[in-house]
Amino acid sequence: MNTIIDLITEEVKNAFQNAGYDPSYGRVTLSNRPDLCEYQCNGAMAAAKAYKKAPIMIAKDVVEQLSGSQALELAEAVNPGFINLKVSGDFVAQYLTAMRLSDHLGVEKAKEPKKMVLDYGGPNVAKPLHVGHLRSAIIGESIKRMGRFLGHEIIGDVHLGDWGLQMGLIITELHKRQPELVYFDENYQGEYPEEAPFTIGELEEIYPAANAKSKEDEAYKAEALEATHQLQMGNRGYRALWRHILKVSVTDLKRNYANLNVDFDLWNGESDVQDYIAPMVKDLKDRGLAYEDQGAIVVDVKEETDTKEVPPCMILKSDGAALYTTTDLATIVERMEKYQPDEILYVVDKRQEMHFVQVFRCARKAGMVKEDTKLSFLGFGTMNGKDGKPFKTRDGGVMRLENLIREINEEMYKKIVDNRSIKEEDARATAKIVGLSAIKYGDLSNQASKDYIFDIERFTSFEGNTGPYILYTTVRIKSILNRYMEEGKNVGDTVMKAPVSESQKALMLETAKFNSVVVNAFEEKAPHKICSYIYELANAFNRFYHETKILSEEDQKQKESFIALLALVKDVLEACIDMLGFTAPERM
RNA sequence: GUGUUUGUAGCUCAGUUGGAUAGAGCAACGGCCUUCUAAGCCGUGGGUCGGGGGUUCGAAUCCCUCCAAGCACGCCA
Repeated sequence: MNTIIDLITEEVKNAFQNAGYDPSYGRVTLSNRPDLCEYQCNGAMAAAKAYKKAPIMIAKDVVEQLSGSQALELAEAVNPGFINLKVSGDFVAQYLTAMRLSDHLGVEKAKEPKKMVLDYGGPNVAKPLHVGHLRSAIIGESIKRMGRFLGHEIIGDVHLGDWGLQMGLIITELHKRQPELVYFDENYQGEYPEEAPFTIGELEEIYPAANAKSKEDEAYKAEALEATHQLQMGNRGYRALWRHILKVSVTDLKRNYANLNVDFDLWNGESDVQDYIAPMVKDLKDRGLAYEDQGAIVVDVKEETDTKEVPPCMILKSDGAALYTTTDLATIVERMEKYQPDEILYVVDKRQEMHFVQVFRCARKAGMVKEDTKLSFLGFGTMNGKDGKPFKTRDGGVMRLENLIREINEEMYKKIVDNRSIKEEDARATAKIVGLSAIKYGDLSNQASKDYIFDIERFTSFEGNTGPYILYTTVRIKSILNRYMEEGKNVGDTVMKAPVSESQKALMLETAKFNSVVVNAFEEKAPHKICSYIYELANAFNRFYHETKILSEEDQKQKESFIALLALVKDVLEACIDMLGFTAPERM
């Protein structure tokens, strides 16, 4: 379906043309003066120069052409040259009816679906998820869902950090603690045990311990570097151990991400591209792109238009080991080979921007991607505490994601029990659903690129622009629809009638924005636009709800029309929250 | 130092890509429940859009400059 604004623009463009002006001036926008009109066109003012004519004269000419329009209830020219527009009630009603009858709430699936690899999540194995991982997961998941809603093919890859010094550190520490383990016996030829010699809890303790030691003890660090090297070279025992680490971690990570309603198609990691690295480096060297500098292998990625120094992209360290950059480049090669995506999008902390600038330039320079393959970077800001500094636990440590979620759910539970009489287990279940909305909406309602303040109290509030408020509104609608159905009636595809009140028309116009909002939000990779939209929609509904008796409406046709509208609003809200990555409960 | 991002109400944030009187929420104050969830709705107060200059019919938005804060600047990821 065309957006409602396109339909009106079409009319206004024709009017410009019929009045003898260039139709391109007929662009219509949402009104910024809702007290005066619903839509507006400012094209007359832009056209004034070209035609050397007063803008108000042009506006009047255009308005005259619009007088016969079925869609418009009002078209007037206002000084200095605004064209103010209101659509007719029948027009909106028809539009919404079409929206209900369409199989996708009036959103067209992309005519040329794009294939996108979405790189988000980015956890490290053997380390617990902490709040720093939250944003990537939440934002990435939302973009994935928006893209899919629009019919694109999105491949989400968690891209594990599973192949670096951290693995060597763990192996070294394990060696110290349990030297008797068969993995460290160089002469061992048999099969290794299936059971890992550690639990996730132990693993999570081992890594930070090893990391701390390596910073104080040079010899220890050297051992870890050597273990890393051995692992990469294929040491049997180390590989077996590494597989254990991976398996134990991934099991735990999957559980954590499932709690966040975040789901990946691929559980690939840095280790998966090992076989791509050597040929890639050789190729870069053979073609003269990579050269040795201070012992390391680098590729120049400077460009003339740079306003600052862009350092060369380092491919191999002076000890010959691979780095972050290396695996990222190799991953691009792998993804192009396996999926031929139109775009690869990284959802990572904005502090990594320079790194990706280097990687992207190197990939392009080396022809690793096609000319029209987009490599893009969505950098998000830091999640801060109420003091404006990076979010920490009360005693200043890094907050584990699990604990954060538990805290939110607890807060939510208290609020639910305070306000409603409800069974313990139901309250717990509802708290979990609403708690997730609080976290996700709290994050996504901010522009991704900015830092934001994570305020548990504010996010879990049922008042204002919060997830719980959106869910509350949705549940209210569900409740009415359920009662209607209890009367033995179906919420069928009833034809919607023209609005009978200002608040109803406002609600209908808000609902009609859905398709344009989704398209725009995905284009700009801006989930916060979905948030502000549903906040407005929820407000519009609550105003309408307050002054309209729906179930006790005596005119049956009118009642059916209200119900049809409610059903549509509910579908739109649910489609939106699904794109944000959470769901609504039945009651709350 | 260089580059980059940000600066909007007491607090947290929007601002439809240059339009009319800069909007919400929280907090404060006042009103509305025998009637579909009051976790709601309606209203009041609150602003030199960091400062200054410029571009034009018109600037929170574009350009210049200054101020303040965050972040990044080759062998971590």
